[in-house]
Amino acid sequence: MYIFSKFILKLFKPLSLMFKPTTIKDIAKALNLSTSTVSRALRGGYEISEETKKIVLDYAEKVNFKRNPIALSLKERRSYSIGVIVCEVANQFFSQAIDGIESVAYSKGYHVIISQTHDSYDREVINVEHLANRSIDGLLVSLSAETKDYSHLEKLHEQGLPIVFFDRVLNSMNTHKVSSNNVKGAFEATEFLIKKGCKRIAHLANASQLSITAERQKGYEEALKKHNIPVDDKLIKYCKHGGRDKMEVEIAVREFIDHDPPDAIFVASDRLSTGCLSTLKKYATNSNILVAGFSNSELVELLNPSLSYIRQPAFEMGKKATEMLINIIESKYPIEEFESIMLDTTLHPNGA
Amino acid sequence: MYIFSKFILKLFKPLSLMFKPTTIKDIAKALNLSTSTVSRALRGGYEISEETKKIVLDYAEKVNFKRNPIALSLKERRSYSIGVIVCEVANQFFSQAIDGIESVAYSKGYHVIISQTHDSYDREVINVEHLANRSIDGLLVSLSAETKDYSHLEKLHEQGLPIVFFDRVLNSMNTHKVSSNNVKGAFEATEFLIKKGCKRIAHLANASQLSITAERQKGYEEALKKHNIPVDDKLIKYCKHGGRDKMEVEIAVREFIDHDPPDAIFVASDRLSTGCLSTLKKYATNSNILVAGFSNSELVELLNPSLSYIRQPAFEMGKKATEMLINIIESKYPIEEFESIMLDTTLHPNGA
DNA sequence: AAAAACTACGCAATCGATGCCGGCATCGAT
DNA sequence: ATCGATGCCGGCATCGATTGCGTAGTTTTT
Repeated sequence: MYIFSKFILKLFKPLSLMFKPTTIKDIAKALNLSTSTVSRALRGGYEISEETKKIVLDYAEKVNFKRNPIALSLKERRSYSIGVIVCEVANQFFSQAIDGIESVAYSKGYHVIISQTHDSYDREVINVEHLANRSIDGLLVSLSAETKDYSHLEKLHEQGLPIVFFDRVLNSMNTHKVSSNNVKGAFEATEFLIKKGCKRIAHLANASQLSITAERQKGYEEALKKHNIPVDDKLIKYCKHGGRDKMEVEIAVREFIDHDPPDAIFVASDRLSTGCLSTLKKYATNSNILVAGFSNSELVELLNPSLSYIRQPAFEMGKKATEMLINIIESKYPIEEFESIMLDTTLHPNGA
Repeated sequence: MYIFSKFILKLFKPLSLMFKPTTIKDIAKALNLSTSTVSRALRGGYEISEETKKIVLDYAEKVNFKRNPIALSLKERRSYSIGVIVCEVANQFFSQAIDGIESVAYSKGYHVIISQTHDSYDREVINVEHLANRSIDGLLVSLSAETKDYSHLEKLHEQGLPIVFFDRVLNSMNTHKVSSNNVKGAFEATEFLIKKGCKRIAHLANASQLSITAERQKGYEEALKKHNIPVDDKLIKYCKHGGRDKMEVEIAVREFIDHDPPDAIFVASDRLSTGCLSTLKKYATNSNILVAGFSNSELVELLNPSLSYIRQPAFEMGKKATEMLINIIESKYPIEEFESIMLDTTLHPNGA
């Protein structure tokens, strides 16, 4: 009866557990050595004779031995993986940044775990907790548009988890940050519109608590001031869900165009830019409103209405942020001085 | 000297290791219980008195105890995470599929690890190995355009790793598959072009070894045959890197348009569609060539030249595939019968 | 009242790999 | 010949959590 029930138990475990890869013990047994000897031979320990090393290495090769990273993580108390929090991978800016992140991470032996918030605060909290539980060694964060409470991140930071922000940074946290020069980028775009002859330039902005929102608005206002155009609050609208809700963009743009329309709109981010164009196409087909906005989409050149766009060096930003993060992770002494890196954007004029 | 060296060693370990979360042992010690009791109390074992359970639970709550998933993975020999192989997340089809994958995975307690091949065979091999080493419980695969040798996947499959294909499936492998009805989708798109009055319809196809390529070509040819239009091999071009190399698309399209241009092009996938439009815009601005193609981009409506598009139910496909994969993973008996699910596409006419 | 059963918990092995010790040869030096 | 120094390797504990088995102490059964 006992044996029978054990048999049943085995049968009722998920099948995937039945495949058992070769372990260091198997090798030790097969070669009549101790596990410690095998372990040291495998990592080339100097205390093992060349002869034994060769035997072990050859055998390991033969049976296609792979050391178990889970066991290693447990022992070393680190997982060699870093978490990435972004609003969505479908956004070209973030997918390019992720490419940059991966390029550095893989080359340094780290794995990348991506988590999407879809600009929702709740999902950000859940995902951050989830990642923290999965024993990541560090976190790369671009805040969600909705996030106003940062305690989920601050708690982890206090506990010693290395965190680096990129793009949408949290200025109040004392850690590395990577962003683009949003003030300058916004300034250039706005000035471009001014030089095109526009006088009434609206600004479609992201959620007001985001770092990028304030910076881009600052560039926008500085350009207006430089050219003696008054800043009109009625020409500035925020999208507090970052465009996650399609309607909020449409509503904001329609408020611009329905009464006393502007002759140009400066848009603060990717999804807003395309949402803005959609709305214009729908409700103001022949309006000749110029649009300039932040976008890293590869399709911009094909868009109609056309979009002059500010491109951020997303790949570079991802690389930089990851390098900094891995620096913290592997640092041997506490880091006191944190950097804030800023990379330049490029303006691509377009359209009539 | 010994103590000193130990001190140095500690100093030279990465700082991140110095943060030590509460373990079950800490709780046991604090409460003067054994670890087994704590463990069982935490998971509500029936052999622990209600009184003790409450004490343990309360204390665990108080010190914010989280069980270590790494330790669990080691013990249980599973990681509750599934790997996803796609060509790139920037592609809307895949990012939507990933949303579907995540929705199912998270709800069932699995983590999702995404890996991009960028349609390169080499990266596919590396990433698959990498994921396999990270002890994933199962793999969701959409093949890279370049892949012709499948041994890296077949090896894992033989070893018992659950694998489910979606979109770009490997027909020769006996496992679950999810795809859209590519034949029908291509047929409808081609017939739509025919009904628009087009007679010479070119076909810009993906790498010839991909499952989707053959299927979509079949639909294309069936539509032509139904309407008594001869299939012309010169009007069919393959992009063997799936458009990863931008030039290959441009070259293919230019061969179509430079001599005896067609009056329409049916394009087999997302990146090819946009690449095709770019080329047309660049070299055949006023050609009036109609384009219909597979695309899940949300920007299609804004494109110029315009694109009639076939949309795949990406989110649904991701969901289905993940459900099937988790079924295999958690199955208690060997699975003999594998399903191939096919979901319908929708055609969205556009343009003049 | 003796036996059986049950409650509530502890001990120790386990998962895979590592690393500190300690031990046994062998060799050279005194 | 004896001692110390190596070279080479095995034993054992460890990382965090789970679990089969054993066992006090109490309750129920006969």
